[in-house]
Amino acid sequence: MITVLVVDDDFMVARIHRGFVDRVDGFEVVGTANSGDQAVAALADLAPDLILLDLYLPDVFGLDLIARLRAVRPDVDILVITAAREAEAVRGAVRQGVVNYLLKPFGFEDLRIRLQEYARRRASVPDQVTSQADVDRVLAPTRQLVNRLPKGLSQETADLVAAALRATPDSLSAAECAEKIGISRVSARRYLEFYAAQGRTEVTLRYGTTGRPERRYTWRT
Amino acid sequence: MITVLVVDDDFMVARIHRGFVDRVDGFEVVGTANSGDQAVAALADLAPDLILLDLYLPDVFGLDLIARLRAVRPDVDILVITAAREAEAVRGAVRQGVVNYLLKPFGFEDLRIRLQEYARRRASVPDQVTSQADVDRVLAPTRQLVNRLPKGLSQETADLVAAALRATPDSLSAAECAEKIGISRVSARRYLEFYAAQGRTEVTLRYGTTGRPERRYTWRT
DNA sequence: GGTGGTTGAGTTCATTGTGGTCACAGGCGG
DNA sequence: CCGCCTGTGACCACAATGAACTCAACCACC
Repeated sequence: MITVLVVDDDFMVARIHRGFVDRVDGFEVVGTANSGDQAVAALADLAPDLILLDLYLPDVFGLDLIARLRAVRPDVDILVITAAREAEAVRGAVRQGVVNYLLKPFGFEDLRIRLQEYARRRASVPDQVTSQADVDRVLAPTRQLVNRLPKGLSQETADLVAAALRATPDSLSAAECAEKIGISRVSARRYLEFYAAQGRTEVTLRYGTTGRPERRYTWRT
Repeated sequence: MITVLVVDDDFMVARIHRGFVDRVDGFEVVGTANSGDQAVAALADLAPDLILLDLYLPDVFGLDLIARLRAVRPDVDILVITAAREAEAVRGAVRQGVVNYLLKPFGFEDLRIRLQEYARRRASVPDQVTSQADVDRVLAPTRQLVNRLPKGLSQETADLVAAALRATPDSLSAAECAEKIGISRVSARRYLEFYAAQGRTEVTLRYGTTGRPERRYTWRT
C-alpha cells in the first residue's frame, strides 16, 4: 500500500483529492495539510510515500517548499497538482524531480492513470542496475499516454493481447500469442513489444534451441 | 551556448569529460571542480547551465551535494556521470530531477546523445502551457536508444552476462559463465570479450591445467 | 634438451528458426 | 472516390548454436 499526503490550501479541494486517491487500488491517504508548515509537520509525523502538492499555498510557493520537504525526508515522492501554467513552474517542478504535474481542473481518470503509472514505475526498479539500459528504463518509462495507443494499434486488439497474457501464468512467445488469439504473428509481436516498452510485460530470452533465441513475454502484475 | 561545469574527483577524468563536452556543438565547459566544496564555489562564481556530476567525491556523496547546489542556484540542471550502480543511487538521482544518469565507463557518443537530447528538450519548453498535453510533452523524454551494441549481440543477453559476472566475487571462465546462464560457450565468450574490450571486465589467464590457458573474466567495480 | 603427441580452450563458420521490416489488402469514414 | 488506419503475407536480417579447426601449454619419450 502506497501512503499519500494531500496538500492543498482549499479544505474542500483537499477533501475531493483525498476521495479520488482512496478510490485507486493500492493507494491510501494518511493525512491532509492546508499550508506549507502543516505539510512539513505532517510529513515528519506520517512519513508518507507520496505527496500530492498544490503550488499555491498561503505561506509558501509550492516549489520552494519541496526543498524543505526533502530535507525532512529525502525519499519522499511528489506529484504536483496545480492550476499554475507558467513555464517556469513546470520547469522548476521537473527540475526537482516531481513524479508528475497535473493541471487543475482534472477528472478522476487523469489522476488514476498517473497514480497507477507511478505505482508501476515504483515497483519496477531493479535492486541493482547492471547496464545503461536498466538506467534508461528507469529514466524514460511509460510517461506516454497510458490510455492512448500509438498509431497503428487498436484498443480492441490490445485488450485481447493483454487478456491472453494474463491468462497464461508462464510466458508467451509472439507466435504462441498470435495462435492463441487468432491474429498474425506480426500483429501479436507489435502489441507485445508495445507492452514491453510500457513496462507492462517482462521480456526474457529462451536459449537452447538452434536458431535465433525466442523472446518470451510475461505479464507484470 | 549551454555552459557546463564538470565535477569529478579524478583530475584526469574531469579533463577527459571536458574534452568530450567541448566537442559537442552548442556546449562549452566553463570550469571544472574536484570536490563538493569546489563545485559549490564554482557554481556560484560561473553560473553554468548544466553540471556534469560524479557521485563519488572526496568530501561528500554527490546526491547529498545536489541540495546544496540547488540552494545556491535553483535553476541549474544536473547530469550524473558515475559508476554507482546501486538502485538507491539511481532512484535518489531521479527523485532530485537529474537530467540524465550515465554509467561509467562510457564513450563519447553516449554523452553526445544525452547532451543533445537535453539541449533539444531545453529549447522546446513553451513559454506558457495551456493544456495537460503540453505538460506531458515536457515530462515525456524523447525516447532514444543509446549504448548500441555491436552487430550480433543482444541487449537482453548482455544484461544476463553482466548480472552473472556481478554475482560472482571471483572470476568466471567462458564455459562457467555459459553454464550459469544457460547459453552456449561461444555466445558467452562473445559477450565477455565485448565487456573486456569496453574495459568493464578484467581478464587474467590461468595456466597449470593441461591444454590451452583459460581466460578468466572479473567484473571491474 | 629437443620433439612430437595430448589436451582443452580459443576461433571460425554454416545452419537454423525466430525477429523485424515492408508494401499491400481490406475496411471505415468523409 | 479518396485518404487514412489496422492487420497481414512475404521476405530478409539476425542472434545463437554445434561442429570442425587452430592454437598454446603441458607431458613423455628419446
